[in-house]
Amino acid sequence: MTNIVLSKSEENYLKSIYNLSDSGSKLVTTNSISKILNIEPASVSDMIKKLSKKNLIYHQKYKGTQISKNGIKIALQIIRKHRLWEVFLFEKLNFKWDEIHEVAEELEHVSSNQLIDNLDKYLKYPKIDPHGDPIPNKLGEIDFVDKISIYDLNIGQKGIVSRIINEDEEFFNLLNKLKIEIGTEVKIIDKIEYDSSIEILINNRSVIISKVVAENIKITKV
Amino acid sequence: MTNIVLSKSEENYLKSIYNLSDSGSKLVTTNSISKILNIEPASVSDMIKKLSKKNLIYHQKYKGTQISKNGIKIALQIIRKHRLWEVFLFEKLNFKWDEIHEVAEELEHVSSNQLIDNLDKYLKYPKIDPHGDPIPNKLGEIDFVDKISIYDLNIGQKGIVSRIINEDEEFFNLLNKLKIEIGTEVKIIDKIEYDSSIEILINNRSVIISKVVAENIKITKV
DNA sequence: TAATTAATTTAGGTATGTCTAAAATATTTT
DNA sequence: AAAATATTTTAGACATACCTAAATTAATTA
Repeated sequence: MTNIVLSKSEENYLKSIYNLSDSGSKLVTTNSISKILNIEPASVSDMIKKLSKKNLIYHQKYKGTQISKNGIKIALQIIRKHRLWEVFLFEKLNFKWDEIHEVAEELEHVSSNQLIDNLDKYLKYPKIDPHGDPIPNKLGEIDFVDKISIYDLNIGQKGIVSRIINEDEEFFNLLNKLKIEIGTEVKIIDKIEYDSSIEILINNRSVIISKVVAENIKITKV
Repeated sequence: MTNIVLSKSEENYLKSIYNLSDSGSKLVTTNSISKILNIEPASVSDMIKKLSKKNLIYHQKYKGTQISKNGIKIALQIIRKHRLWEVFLFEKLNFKWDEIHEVAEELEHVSSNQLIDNLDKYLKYPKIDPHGDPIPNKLGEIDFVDKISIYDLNIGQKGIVSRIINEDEEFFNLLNKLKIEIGTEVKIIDKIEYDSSIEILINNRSVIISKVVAENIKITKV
């Protein structure tokens, strides 16, 4: 198996396509890639051609893009690197939750298998990153991801916070204030029709969170 | 103070020019840069123009290149990153002495001051890297470097190994076999005229090392 | 379903960092 | 000091990864 070496750009496209495709299941539009990478659609078209030629994606003109098996494999390795570096930055270097993503974006492109495997060992083979996202192992195997958010629960139901979508500082501060983190138990007290906000119980305190916030906090039902 | 952002290439040139210039004191030739970076002289000329325009180096056509004060400052920060990463790879990730350089070459270009300062703290502000090379601090201050090698000692004199030049695996294996590392005390027993090799005492064992080897082991006289 | 709008692709252009070949300059040898 | 050699620079090309503007195709609306 020849280890293909991709450029930083190619890696970023591949990762984005994987993320947009819902783990490879959906077709991805040129525009969505353009938006997520902040690159003009015309340039995205160029790169799509390039990645297609390398059989990392399949593309039908004007229809959409699908990531190939091989593409998924590579994307998962990039994601593995990204998330392991996030754990390192958070646990060892005392980075804040909202500061890790940007630096991990750079570190993930450092290409040394030895580096990442030793880092994995050093961190004691973590299963999730600080946001709660699962870390693929060396073979690309990855745990199931919770897709249910607080917003999907009904009144009276309980859940444990498992993932937090979004690496924005404001959101981070809000969660801090609310004392919500990975592992926190929440219970739905009420759903406010008027603005779709939700009243929840955290550590015996009741708070109201907006729909957007509720949707960005994924949970495991209890 | 506007923080100039340099490309990976620019950083590599600057670092090489600094290293070739003996900490900024000597003129550097286009050919020497070409050799060390494995890039054609014509391309080096191009980059010299670019770095000159940014006032990181001074250049006189056909004469040579000198690194500027600002250039030195930046070069020292790149070297700082490189050496801190080497310490990390060696001490925390169990990389071998001869494996660290290559990976550090990549890591040194990750551009986050917070990252490098936190790493520095995490490693407890090391003064030297695993080769014995001094690590510049945040302000670019750097310790004096030993320039005397085992080869420069006279019969009967003693020294403590302080730096090892060269990141080659074969050399690494040899030093391992000879039980020579940073901090080892050596004493000159004899200088063999015939091939310029040197007989030295290490831990009460006498061994003979070649001139090249002796020159690549820097020491502090005792 | 025809017209309008939106999405995508193509065509042609730019900066970066490399290259080879040729020209200019400096150094060494005779 | 003239000739030969070595070094450095310039000129012109190329790949990568972007861009804008225009053309093509698909989707939506009237």
